[in-house]
Amino acid sequence: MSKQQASLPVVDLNADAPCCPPLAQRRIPAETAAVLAPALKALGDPVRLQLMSMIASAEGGEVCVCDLTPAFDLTGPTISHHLKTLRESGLVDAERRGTWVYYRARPQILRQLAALLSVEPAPAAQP
Amino acid sequence: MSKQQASLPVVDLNADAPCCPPLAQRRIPAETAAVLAPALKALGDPVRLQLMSMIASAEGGEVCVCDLTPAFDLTGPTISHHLKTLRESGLVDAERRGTWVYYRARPQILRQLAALLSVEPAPAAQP
DNA sequence: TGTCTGCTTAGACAGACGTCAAGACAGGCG
DNA sequence: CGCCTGTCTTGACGTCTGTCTAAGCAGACA
Repeated sequence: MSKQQASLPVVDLNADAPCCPPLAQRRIPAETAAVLAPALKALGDPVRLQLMSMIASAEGGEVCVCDLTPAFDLTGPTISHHLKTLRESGLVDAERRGTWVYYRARPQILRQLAALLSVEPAPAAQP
Repeated sequence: MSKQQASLPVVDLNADAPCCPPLAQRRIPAETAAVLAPALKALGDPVRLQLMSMIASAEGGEVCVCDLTPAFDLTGPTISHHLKTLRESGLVDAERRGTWVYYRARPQILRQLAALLSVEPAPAAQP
Protein backbone atom coordinates (compact mmCIF):
# COMPACT_ATOMS: atom_id res chain seq x y z
CA MET A 1 0.00 0.00 0.00
CA SER A 2 1.21 3.41 -0.82
CA LYS A 3 1.09 6.09 1.78
CA GLN A 4 -1.61 8.02 0.02
CA GLN A 5 -4.57 6.50 -1.71
CA ALA A 6 -7.05 8.23 -3.95
CA SER A 7 -9.83 7.11 -1.65
CA LEU A 8 -8.39 9.04 1.27
CA PRO A 9 -10.65 11.76 2.56
CA VAL A 10 -10.20 14.96 0.63
CA VAL A 11 -9.76 16.84 3.86
CA ASP A 12 -7.96 15.41 6.84
CA LEU A 13 -9.74 16.71 9.89
CA ASN A 14 -7.12 15.23 12.19
CA ALA A 15 -4.13 16.93 10.65
CA ASP A 16 -2.36 19.48 12.79
CA ALA A 17 -1.85 21.89 9.95
CA PRO A 18 -4.83 23.75 8.48
CA CYS A 19 -6.41 21.68 5.75
CA CYS A 20 -7.38 24.58 3.58
CA PRO A 21 -7.03 28.29 3.07
CA PRO A 22 -9.48 30.58 4.85
CA LEU A 23 -13.00 30.66 3.49
CA ALA A 24 -12.62 34.34 2.65
CA GLN A 25 -9.39 33.90 0.73
CA ARG A 26 -10.45 31.48 -1.93
CA ARG A 27 -13.70 29.80 -2.84
CA ILE A 28 -13.78 26.44 -1.13
CA PRO A 29 -14.62 23.38 -3.25
CA ALA A 30 -17.76 21.35 -2.67
CA GLU A 31 -15.83 18.42 -1.19
CA THR A 32 -14.25 20.61 1.46
CA ALA A 33 -17.59 22.13 2.32
CA ALA A 34 -19.15 18.69 2.62
CA VAL A 35 -16.48 17.60 5.09
CA LEU A 36 -16.37 20.72 7.25
CA ALA A 37 -20.05 21.66 7.32
CA PRO A 38 -21.08 18.77 9.61
CA ALA A 39 -18.61 19.90 12.26
CA LEU A 40 -20.00 23.44 12.11
CA LYS A 41 -23.50 22.04 12.19
CA ALA A 42 -22.67 20.08 15.32
CA LEU A 43 -21.54 23.30 16.99
CA GLY A 44 -24.62 25.11 15.72
CA ASP A 45 -26.69 24.16 18.73
CA PRO A 46 -26.42 26.20 21.94
CA VAL A 47 -26.35 23.12 24.14
CA ARG A 48 -23.65 21.41 22.11
CA LEU A 49 -21.64 24.62 21.90
CA GLN A 50 -21.67 24.87 25.67
CA LEU A 51 -20.85 21.19 26.03
CA MET A 52 -17.93 21.60 23.64
CA SER A 53 -16.69 24.56 25.63
CA MET A 54 -16.99 22.73 28.93
CA ILE A 55 -15.07 19.77 27.53
CA ALA A 56 -12.41 21.79 25.72
CA SER A 57 -11.76 24.08 28.65
CA ALA A 58 -11.76 21.38 31.30
CA GLU A 59 -8.75 21.13 33.56
CA GLY A 60 -6.80 17.98 32.91
CA GLY A 61 -8.22 17.98 29.40
CA GLU A 62 -11.15 15.81 30.23
CA VAL A 63 -14.48 15.96 32.00
CA CYS A 64 -16.93 13.43 33.40
CA VAL A 65 -20.44 13.22 32.01
CA CYS A 66 -21.63 13.42 35.59
CA ASP A 67 -20.27 17.00 35.64
CA LEU A 68 -21.89 17.94 32.35
CA THR A 69 -25.44 16.77 32.89
CA PRO A 70 -26.35 18.88 35.95
CA ALA A 71 -25.27 22.04 34.12
CA PHE A 72 -28.37 21.94 31.92
CA ASP A 73 -32.12 21.76 32.40
CA LEU A 74 -32.22 18.67 30.23
CA THR A 75 -32.56 14.98 30.90
CA GLY A 76 -29.60 12.63 30.89
CA PRO A 77 -30.54 10.94 27.62
CA THR A 78 -30.78 14.28 25.86
CA ILE A 79 -27.28 15.26 26.97
CA SER A 80 -26.07 11.83 25.93
CA HIS A 81 -27.64 12.36 22.53
CA HIS A 82 -25.85 15.67 22.06
CA LEU A 83 -22.56 14.14 23.16
CA LYS A 84 -23.06 11.41 20.60
CA THR A 85 -23.49 14.06 17.92
CA LEU A 86 -20.24 15.73 18.98
CA ARG A 87 -18.53 12.34 19.00
CA GLU A 88 -19.74 11.44 15.51
CA SER A 89 -18.55 14.80 14.22
CA GLY A 90 -15.09 13.96 15.49
CA LEU A 91 -15.06 16.92 17.85
CA VAL A 92 -14.66 14.91 21.03
CA ASP A 93 -13.56 11.51 22.21
CA ALA A 94 -15.09 9.39 24.95
CA GLU A 95 -13.54 6.85 27.26
CA ARG A 96 -15.08 4.76 29.99
CA ARG A 97 -13.07 4.35 33.17
CA GLY A 98 -14.88 2.35 35.81
CA THR A 99 -18.27 3.77 36.54
CA TRP A 100 -17.83 7.04 34.74
CA VAL A 101 -17.39 8.13 31.16
CA TYR A 102 -14.90 10.89 30.39
CA TYR A 103 -14.93 13.17 27.36
CA ARG A 104 -11.99 15.02 25.91
CA ALA A 105 -11.70 17.48 23.03
CA ARG A 106 -9.94 16.90 19.72
CA PRO A 107 -8.31 20.27 19.17
CA GLN A 108 -7.26 19.48 15.60
CA ILE A 109 -10.73 19.94 14.19
CA LEU A 110 -11.28 23.12 16.13
CA ARG A 111 -8.06 24.39 14.60
CA GLN A 112 -9.27 23.47 11.12
CA LEU A 113 -12.50 25.36 11.65
CA ALA A 114 -10.79 28.39 13.16
CA ALA A 115 -8.43 28.53 10.19
CA LEU A 116 -11.33 28.22 7.80
CA LEU A 117 -13.18 31.13 9.36
CA SER A 118 -10.17 33.33 9.90
CA VAL A 119 -10.12 36.68 8.18
CA GLU A 120 -7.36 39.17 7.68
CA PRO A 121 -7.02 41.22 10.86
CA ALA A 122 -8.83 44.22 9.41
CA PRO A 123 -9.96 45.73 6.11
CA ALA A 124 -6.94 47.99 6.62
CA ALA A 125 -7.36 51.31 4.89
CA GLN A 126 -5.08 50.77 1.96
CA PRO A 127 -1.96 52.96 1.78
CA MET B 1 -29.64 52.49 36.21
CA SER B 2 -26.06 51.97 35.25
CA LYS B 3 -24.61 52.70 31.84
CA GLN B 4 -25.33 49.19 30.77
CA GLN B 5 -28.87 48.06 30.55
CA ALA B 6 -29.94 44.50 30.97
CA SER B 7 -31.64 44.57 27.59
CA LEU B 8 -28.42 45.26 25.74
CA PRO B 9 -27.24 42.35 23.67
CA VAL B 10 -24.88 40.23 25.72
CA VAL B 11 -22.62 39.71 22.73
CA ASP B 12 -22.00 42.27 20.02
CA LEU B 13 -21.53 40.35 16.82
CA ASN B 14 -20.59 43.48 14.92
CA ALA B 15 -17.72 44.53 17.12
CA ASP B 16 -14.29 44.41 15.58
CA ALA B 17 -12.68 42.98 18.67
CA PRO B 18 -13.43 39.42 19.68
CA CYS B 19 -16.48 39.29 21.88
CA CYS B 20 -15.30 36.50 24.07
CA PRO B 21 -12.37 34.31 24.94
CA PRO B 22 -11.83 31.13 22.94
CA LEU B 23 -14.22 28.31 23.62
CA ALA B 24 -11.36 26.13 24.84
CA GLN B 25 -10.03 28.69 27.28
CA ARG B 26 -13.01 29.24 29.47
CA ARG B 27 -16.49 27.78 29.62
CA ILE B 28 -18.78 30.02 27.62
CA PRO B 29 -22.00 31.19 29.26
CA ALA B 30 -25.39 30.16 27.96
CA GLU B 31 -26.16 33.64 26.61
CA THR B 32 -23.02 33.67 24.49
CA ALA B 33 -23.79 30.22 23.17
CA ALA B 34 -27.32 31.29 22.29
CA VAL B 35 -26.01 34.22 20.26
CA LEU B 36 -23.17 32.47 18.46
CA ALA B 37 -24.76 29.08 17.78
CA PRO B 38 -27.15 30.36 15.09
CA ALA B 39 -24.25 31.76 13.08
CA LEU B 40 -22.45 28.42 13.26
CA LYS B 41 -25.67 26.66 12.38
CA ALA B 42 -26.05 28.86 9.32
CA LEU B 43 -22.59 27.78 8.19
CA GLY B 44 -23.38 24.16 9.01
CA ASP B 45 -24.87 23.50 5.61
CA PRO B 46 -22.54 22.66 2.71
CA VAL B 47 -24.41 24.90 0.30
CA ARG B 48 -24.38 27.87 2.63
CA LEU B 49 -20.74 27.28 3.49
CA GLN B 50 -19.86 27.43 -0.19
CA LEU B 51 -22.07 30.47 -0.70
CA MET B 52 -20.38 32.20 2.20
CA SER B 53 -16.99 31.39 0.76
CA MET B 54 -17.96 32.64 -2.68
CA ILE B 55 -19.26 35.88 -1.21
CA ALA B 56 -16.40 36.43 1.23
CA SER B 57 -13.71 35.70 -1.33
CA ALA B 58 -15.28 37.66 -4.15
CA GLU B 59 -13.17 40.30 -5.81
CA GLY B 60 -14.47 43.76 -5.12
CA GLY B 61 -15.99 42.39 -1.94
CA GLU B 62 -19.34 41.65 -3.49
CA VAL B 63 -20.97 39.18 -5.80
CA CYS B 64 -24.16 39.06 -7.85
CA VAL B 65 -26.79 36.40 -7.18
CA CYS B 66 -26.69 35.65 -10.87
CA ASP B 67 -23.12 34.42 -10.37
CA LEU B 68 -24.02 32.30 -7.35
CA THR B 69 -27.03 30.39 -8.64
CA PRO B 70 -25.42 28.60 -11.61
CA ALA B 71 -22.69 27.22 -9.33
CA PHE B 72 -25.14 24.76 -7.76
CA ASP B 73 -27.54 22.08 -8.91
CA LEU B 74 -30.35 23.84 -7.11
CA THR B 75 -33.22 26.04 -8.16
CA GLY B 76 -33.13 29.79 -7.81
CA PRO B 77 -35.62 29.94 -4.96
CA THR B 78 -33.58 27.45 -2.97
CA ILE B 79 -30.42 29.52 -3.33
CA SER B 80 -32.44 32.58 -2.41
CA HIS B 81 -33.67 30.80 0.69
CA HIS B 82 -30.13 29.92 1.76
CA LEU B 83 -29.02 33.49 1.16
CA LYS B 84 -31.87 34.68 3.34
CA THR B 85 -30.64 32.39 6.11
CA LEU B 86 -27.14 33.85 5.83
CA ARG B 87 -28.63 37.34 5.84
CA GLU B 88 -30.71 36.70 8.95
CA SER B 89 -27.67 35.31 10.73
CA GLY B 90 -25.88 38.58 10.04
CA LEU B 91 -23.18 36.88 8.02
CA VAL B 92 -23.87 38.77 4.80
CA ASP B 93 -25.53 41.92 3.56
CA ALA B 94 -27.62 42.35 0.43
CA GLU B 95 -28.17 45.35 -1.78
CA ARG B 96 -30.25 45.74 -4.89
CA ARG B 97 -28.77 47.77 -7.74
CA GLY B 98 -30.91 47.81 -10.84
CA THR B 99 -31.87 44.37 -11.95
CA TRP B 100 -29.40 42.48 -9.84
CA VAL B 101 -28.89 41.90 -6.17
CA TYR B 102 -25.39 41.97 -4.75
CA TYR B 103 -24.22 40.24 -1.60
CA ARG B 104 -21.22 41.17 0.51
CA ALA B 105 -19.72 39.54 3.58
CA ARG B 106 -19.64 40.93 7.09
CA PRO B 107 -16.17 39.94 8.27
CA GLN B 108 -16.79 40.94 11.87
CA ILE B 109 -18.89 37.90 12.65
CA LEU B 110 -16.46 35.58 10.92
CA ARG B 111 -13.78 37.05 13.14
CA GLN B 112 -15.88 36.43 16.23
CA LEU B 113 -16.38 32.82 15.27
CA ALA B 114 -12.73 32.27 14.38
CA ALA B 115 -11.71 33.71 17.74
CA LEU B 116 -14.22 31.50 19.51
CA LEU B 117 -12.89 28.35 17.90
CA SER B 118 -9.22 29.23 18.13
CA VAL B 119 -6.99 26.93 20.09
CA GLU B 120 -3.45 27.31 21.34
CA PRO B 121 -1.09 26.53 18.46
CA ALA B 122 -0.28 23.03 19.64
CA PRO B 123 -0.28 20.77 22.70
CA ALA B 124 3.50 21.23 22.57
CA ALA B 125 5.25 18.10 23.69
CA GLN B 126 6.33 19.12 27.14
CA PRO B 127 10.07 19.02 27.82
C1' DT C 1 -24.49 -12.86 44.20
C1' DG C 2 -27.67 -9.24 44.18
C1' DT C 3 -28.59 -4.55 43.86
C1' DC C 4 -27.56 0.09 42.97
C1' DT C 5 -25.77 4.03 40.24
C1' DG C 6 -24.41 6.06 35.81
C1' DC C 7 -24.58 6.21 30.89
C1' DT C 8 -26.41 4.79 26.51
C1' DT C 9 -29.89 3.02 23.27
C1' DA C 10 -34.65 2.63 21.41
C1' DG C 11 -39.00 4.50 20.28
C1' DA C 12 -42.23 8.36 19.85
C1' DC C 13 -43.64 12.97 18.84
C1' DA C 14 -43.77 18.05 17.89
C1' DG C 15 -41.30 21.44 15.54
C1' DA C 16 -37.77 23.09 12.34
C1' DC C 17 -35.37 22.53 7.96
C1' DG C 18 -34.29 21.84 2.81
C1' DT C 19 -36.30 21.60 -1.43
C1' DC C 20 -39.34 22.65 -5.16
C1' DA C 21 -43.28 24.77 -8.10
C1' DA C 22 -46.03 28.71 -8.76
C1' DG C 23 -46.88 33.44 -8.31
C1' DA C 24 -45.47 38.42 -7.38
C1' DC C 25 -42.51 42.29 -7.89
C1' DA C 26 -38.76 45.45 -9.81
C1' DG C 27 -36.24 47.26 -13.47
C1' DG C 28 -34.65 47.50 -18.46
C1' DC C 29 -35.67 47.76 -23.30
C1' DG C 30 -38.03 47.73 -27.77
C1' DC D 1 -46.65 51.46 -22.96
C1' DG D 2 -46.10 46.56 -22.79
C1' DC D 3 -43.20 42.74 -22.55
C1' DC D 4 -39.13 40.32 -20.87
C1' DT D 5 -35.54 39.09 -17.71
C1' DG D 6 -34.05 38.35 -13.10
C1' DT D 7 -34.97 37.86 -8.26
C1' DC D 8 -37.75 37.28 -4.21
C1' DT D 9 -41.84 35.44 -1.61
C1' DT D 10 -45.33 32.07 -0.57
C1' DG D 11 -47.16 27.61 0.15
C1' DA D 12 -46.56 22.76 0.25
C1' DC D 13 -44.24 18.39 1.09
C1' DG D 14 -41.05 15.01 2.95
C1' DT D 15 -37.12 14.62 5.99
C1' DC D 16 -34.23 15.71 9.82
C1' DT D 17 -33.66 17.37 14.70
C1' DG D 18 -34.32 18.06 19.71
C1' DT D 19 -36.63 16.38 23.45
C1' DC D 20 -38.83 13.14 26.36
C1' DT D 21 -39.99 8.38 28.65
C1' DA D 22 -38.88 3.62 29.06
C1' DA D 23 -35.70 0.02 28.73
C1' DG D 24 -30.96 -2.03 28.45
C1' DC D 25 -26.05 -2.51 29.82
C1' DA D 26 -21.67 -1.97 32.44
C1' DG D 27 -19.25 -1.52 36.51
C1' DA D 28 -18.97 -0.93 41.80
C1' DC D 29 -20.04 -2.28 46.33
C1' DA D 30 -22.14 -4.67 50.22
